Amino acid sequence: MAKARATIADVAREAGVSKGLVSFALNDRPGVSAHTRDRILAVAKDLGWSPSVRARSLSSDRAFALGVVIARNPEILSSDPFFPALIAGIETALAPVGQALVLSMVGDADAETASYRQLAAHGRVDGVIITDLRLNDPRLALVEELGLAAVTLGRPDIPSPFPSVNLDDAPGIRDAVRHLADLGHVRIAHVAGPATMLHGARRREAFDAALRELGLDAGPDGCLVIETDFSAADGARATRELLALPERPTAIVYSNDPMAIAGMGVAQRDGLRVPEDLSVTGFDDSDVGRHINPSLTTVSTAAQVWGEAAATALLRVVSGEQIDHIELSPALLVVRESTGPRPGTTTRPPEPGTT
Amino acid sequence: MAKARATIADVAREAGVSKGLVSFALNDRPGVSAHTRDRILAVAKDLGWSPSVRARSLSSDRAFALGVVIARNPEILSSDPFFPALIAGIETALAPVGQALVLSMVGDADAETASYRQLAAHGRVDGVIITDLRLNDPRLALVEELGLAAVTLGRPDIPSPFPSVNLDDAPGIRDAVRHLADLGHVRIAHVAGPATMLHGARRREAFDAALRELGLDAGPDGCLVIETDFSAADGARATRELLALPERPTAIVYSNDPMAIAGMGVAQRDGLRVPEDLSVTGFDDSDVGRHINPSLTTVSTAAQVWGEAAATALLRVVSGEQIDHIELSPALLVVRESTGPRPGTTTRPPEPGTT
DNA sequence: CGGCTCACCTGAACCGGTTTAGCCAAACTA
DNA sequence: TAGTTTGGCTAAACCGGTTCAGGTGAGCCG
Repeated sequence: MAKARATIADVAREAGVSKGLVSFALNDRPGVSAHTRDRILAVAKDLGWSPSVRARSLSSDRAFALGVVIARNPEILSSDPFFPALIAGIETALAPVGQALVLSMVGDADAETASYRQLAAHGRVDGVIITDLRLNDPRLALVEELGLAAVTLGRPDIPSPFPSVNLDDAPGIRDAVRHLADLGHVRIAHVAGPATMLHGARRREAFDAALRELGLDAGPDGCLVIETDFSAADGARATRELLALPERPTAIVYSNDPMAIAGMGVAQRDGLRVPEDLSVTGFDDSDVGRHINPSLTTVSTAAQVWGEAAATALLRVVSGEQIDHIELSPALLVVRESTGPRPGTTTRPPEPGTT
Repeated sequence: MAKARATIADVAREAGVSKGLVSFALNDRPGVSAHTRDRILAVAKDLGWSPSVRARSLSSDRAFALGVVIARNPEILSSDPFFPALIAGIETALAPVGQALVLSMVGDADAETASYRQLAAHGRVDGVIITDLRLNDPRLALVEELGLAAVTLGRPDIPSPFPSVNLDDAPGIRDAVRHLADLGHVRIAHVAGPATMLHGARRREAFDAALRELGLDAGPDGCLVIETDFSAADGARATRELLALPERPTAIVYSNDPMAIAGMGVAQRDGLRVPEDLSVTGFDDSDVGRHINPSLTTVSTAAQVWGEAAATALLRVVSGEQIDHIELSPALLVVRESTGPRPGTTTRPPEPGTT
């Protein structure tokens, strides 16, 4: 019944060579004649032998697995469409080459550090994909100290020993702002992610830059930017604050879709119509955003492509290759129904003197 | 610089005993005097030694890791709040005991099978948590054939060699239907998940049963149930079909939140107000559902608790324990704003639930 | 006192690969 | 022709644990 798995010794015996030579043939290293190699591989195939990852791990000091540590409140994570897509992308790169993905989801920074340490100490993975970069991210030093290979999703703000796989958020935000400006909006607000998270900060910078570029940055109340923790709840809170302003914005650029959707909810609750009274844009192009009413104008990031590119790059790093930073095509604006002309522009002439 | 990791041999030498005895002490097996064990453990601690997972894997034929294979379209997955919470729960059970989670996300059934096979063949995991049970699920036989331990999330419809960790959907659906009936609704429809997926089918059954129980099942058009693939897009499609009926339902019970949210979008687009003209309930209690307008009446499943319970149970199975089926407290209805009295009735609406 | 049991411990085999030192014969160099 | 290189291969050590057949000595029994 229980046919024992073939081992390298079985293959060696059957092929009439030594264990070592089978190993050489398998990893096609020089020192094996083409003829012998073929014979060995044929026998291996015949016996249905594939090398044991465990034994390989032990002797060659590699894990044949990559790691991802996600440190976010599960509640926030749950509504964010980014990670499932990212992971699906990673998987498409890993599965064909027999590598595995070790995933760790933790709640706070201490657990995050512990998780990286454990992954490294136990030799679970050969490298990690660092997501959700933060300002002055301590993980870069940590991961380097631990001797793990890594790539970062996005370009860190500090010198990094690791290559980055980059998907630029800025063009998406800039296009969103321009789109709104084209529609006549002048008072445009931004509901930003946490300033400590690099993509939150970068989107905000892109927002500021776009306003400046359009000469829209000198609002009477200064900057209309509110920082949040990326949760729908906080997005709703931020929206309430914005709408309570004496001169409320006519358009809001949100840093992710869940917040934008929550924001639309708040606005509608206030009796505002979207987009007639308030235009709204999201970020990440979630499935739900496509089907709400009105459907959400948002910025589409190819999370799956990103994951695949990052995993592929990391595999190359792990195998000793020297790789450069990789730039993917940037995030793109997807215009739907939640954005429209500034209130008054279609029915009334633009108010004079407001800027 | 590179201080080599301590090995069991170092500990043995330092403690003046044999390697074997250190191993015995570590796994506290009989045959080691209490005094010696303490000394060994003290030395181990002193040297900062923890056993190499790789070496342990090889010699003891265990992986010290659990696996989850998720087979869903990433698009559908992205909007589903269930999996991140589930995985976070699994992680809370795994991290403290030094086990790892190997996650695999695949697109189709073939890749799914291949993924289980690879996990088993490579000895990556000791057991798997089987999620998204299907009718007559072929994975039960597959996983058993592969010799993996397993637990299923939910009770399979066929005899299963594995214990199940169960969180009953039915009470949530039943409560939703009763809640709607209490509000005077008579024509209640259901937008179901795929009939091939057990939780889709079970929720539908619960829906049918609740209608029967209330004597509401003899609608003139027969059953108002439409099957979907769980995606927001398909939820929208189903809603359109329901609203196009000559005598349209006044309430719709959706099988998940994204479809309910999409459905509300469709209804509003049709000029219907929610809940004045149409009541809507979801399933899973997503973050976004709490913040849209109107907020979504839904059924809350403790996915995180479920994940933790499943992982804990599987760890016990892996360690040879014989465990029974585990029943968690069932899904609960959370009443919010998207449900109201049947159009035309004068019943006072119940207090909307907070949270 | 000899033989027995039993608790405690050692030594070595083993898991299934990788890697290195070294052997041998053929080919090349001078 | 003798000496050196080189391609092809083997044997054995090694990775860091687990496991098991025995060895040792103390305590007990008759």
